[in-house]
Amino acid sequence: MKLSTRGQYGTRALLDLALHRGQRLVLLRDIARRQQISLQYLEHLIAPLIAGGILRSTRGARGGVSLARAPEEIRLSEIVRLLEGSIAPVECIDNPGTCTRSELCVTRDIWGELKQAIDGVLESTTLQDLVERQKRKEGSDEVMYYI
Amino acid sequence: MKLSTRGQYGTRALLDLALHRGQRLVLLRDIARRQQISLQYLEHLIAPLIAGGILRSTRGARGGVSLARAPEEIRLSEIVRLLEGSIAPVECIDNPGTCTRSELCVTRDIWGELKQAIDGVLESTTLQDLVERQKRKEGSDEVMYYI
DNA sequence: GACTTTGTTGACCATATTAGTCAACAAAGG
DNA sequence: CCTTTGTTGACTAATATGGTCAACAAAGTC
Repeated sequence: MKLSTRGQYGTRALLDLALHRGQRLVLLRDIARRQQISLQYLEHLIAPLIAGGILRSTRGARGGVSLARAPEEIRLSEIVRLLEGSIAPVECIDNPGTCTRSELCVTRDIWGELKQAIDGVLESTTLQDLVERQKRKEGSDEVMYYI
Repeated sequence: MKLSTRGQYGTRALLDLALHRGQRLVLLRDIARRQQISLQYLEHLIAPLIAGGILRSTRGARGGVSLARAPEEIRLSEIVRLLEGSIAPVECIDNPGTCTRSELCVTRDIWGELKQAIDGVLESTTLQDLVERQKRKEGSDEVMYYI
């Protein structure tokens, strides 16, 4: 039940991008540096996000990437689905045909509920939520300093 | 975010065992046959369950395995933890030290919430719950037949 | 038009994990 | 003893993971 680095890094990269929304275009190189991800690996994570309509990019000098939509409109469920594939914990949730016992299988029902629970969290969290949490966290740090 | 066959098969095997609680000992061979799991693979899944105190076994002729506790006392969270290891979707939830950014990382916070959601389902479901679901399901099937 | 910068894509690779199998062994009963 | 059943460790094929390398494409810059 692990998230791979694709989902982790991809989410971090998009949050980074959401936090730098003032600038027109952000360089992959800068995201990679700030998020401590190898540039060449990040490039491969970017591709499905562009294909999925979450990111926009411009090549060449003064190029870069930016969010294709407002952070409020980008849900974690979408990011994870694009980078990791289905969220279902077992194959037979999405494709009942892969297992002959699907219909009467109660363990399958439970894995379905597990998927619902996971989906509930990922579906209800947007990039903007992460941005606000981040600001709150940094803000409370400052308060700590000044007390 | 996939459950491996270890968790899936192990859960099925234990449910099978809970459904055959009348008998004193159940043969691994029979569980394997009914659940369509290779006996030799099942043997390897059984070992951690015995070590974890969920199963009891007796070797030799007229031997077999049985639940070490009542099905009401066996939670899915325990089964999954024994067979798959930690439930946390990312390493840094269990071991914050593995990532230097743990403290200020908001994506980590979300993965923590994800873990809570997963844990909520697995912790609140016991083998007995599965047994009752199974009986209800087979029961409603019979009704279907007789109508 | 050449050159530089930046993103895009495909090929490749090392390692780890998964999902098993094979075979020797241990204990319990007959 | 012999059979039955669980226990354990070694091994393996296939796949997934987590990258790197290198060629390429497009957009500016001079």
